[in-house]
Amino acid sequence: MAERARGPRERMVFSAAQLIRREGVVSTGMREVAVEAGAPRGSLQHYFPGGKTQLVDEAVGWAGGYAAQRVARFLAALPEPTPGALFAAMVRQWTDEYETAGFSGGCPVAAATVDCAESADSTRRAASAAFGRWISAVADALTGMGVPGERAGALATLMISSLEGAILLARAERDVRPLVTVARELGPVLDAAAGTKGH
Amino acid sequence: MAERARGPRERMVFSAAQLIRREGVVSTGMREVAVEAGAPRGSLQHYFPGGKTQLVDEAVGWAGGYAAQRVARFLAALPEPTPGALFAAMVRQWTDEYETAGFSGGCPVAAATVDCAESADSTRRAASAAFGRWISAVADALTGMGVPGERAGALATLMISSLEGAILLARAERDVRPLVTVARELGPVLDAAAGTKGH
DNA sequence: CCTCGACTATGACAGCCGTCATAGTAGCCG
DNA sequence: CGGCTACTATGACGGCTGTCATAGTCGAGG
Repeated sequence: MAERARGPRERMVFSAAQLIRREGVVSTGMREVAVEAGAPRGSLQHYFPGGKTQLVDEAVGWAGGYAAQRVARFLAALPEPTPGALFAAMVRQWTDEYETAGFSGGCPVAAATVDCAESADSTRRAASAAFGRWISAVADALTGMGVPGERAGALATLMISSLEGAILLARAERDVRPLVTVARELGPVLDAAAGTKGH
Repeated sequence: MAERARGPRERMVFSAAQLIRREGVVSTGMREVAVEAGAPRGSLQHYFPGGKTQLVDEAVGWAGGYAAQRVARFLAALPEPTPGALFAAMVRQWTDEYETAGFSGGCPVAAATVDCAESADSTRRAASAAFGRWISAVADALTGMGVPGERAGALATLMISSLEGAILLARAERDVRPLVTVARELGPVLDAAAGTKGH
């Protein structure tokens, strides 16, 4: 994750997402975000007059865009673009992080859903939109690989559901096993869907 | 979820799990748990001298046992026990809840993982154990259906990963679509694994 | 009756939280 | 220079949190 030294506002959104990944939304304090971003505390109420909710919503939105962008990057980098290979690349991003940086972080959108789905509807909607962008990006990639349109969305949902769940399991177990298992089991299934070009 | 009027201690653990499902671990207060359980506040420090951590850990453990038990029940109730049918039953539990009671609650073990994996190691271990019991229950059911042993564990991990992820998506979207999608896509795959009795 | 243990009751405490109010600085523009 | 805007700085406030300390109730057993 490139730490681009953009404006302080963007840095705060990024830092919020990073902290939410680790501690969850509720445990992440605004003062903490400011410190992490190297930004003055007073800027929080200036850039985010909507308070913590606005900051969290933007962090979730940022994460959704980031995830969608990553899918496009993976797709472009694949030597042989197949659904299984794309999924393997998505999973590998997480196994790589966990093996090199430890199991400290999960998915910020998942954290926002767990912590805010019932208490803050705007955040829930932001999470829904983030998942939506992510799924769309995957679905688009799948259609580009020959998966029929109506099936692509369903497979994209399956891929992201499995990935999110495996991230959860891996973080609880502190072991990448669930991630590699899911990739290994689902890969051939996904490729078959592209091969038959129909169900 | 039968509200058995057991001892106050058990009621508090149950209420804690219920509240964690909705609000997450951090947002769930101890006073709130006592009120929900109809138990006196003073009993908290008596029954749970380990504080909130102990209460949360026990709630997570309870949830793990509950999930494992549900798998056994589903298995016994299936007219034709196949992996796909078991998975469909597991998913249906959630679609039923969401359609009749709204999208207010998620999986308490997932919530504990998101909120505590980094901050409270004992809770992380409790979540890992809960997932482990759940996965074992599913894997045992699969082997009983003719899935080879080494494959059963992998498929059980895939099933629970997909289910957890779909729960997350469904709660964010306030729509059961991800749940039914996952069940529909994964069902035939799981049945095929049982049919071929090998990969 | 007395005692002892299990359980309940309640108030206090320190700490952190998000938010607000107020004031201050810096820099561009006229 | 004056003035306006963007941004920063800081202290205070009320509310909620988990935890602790202390005292009270109550029933069984000697």
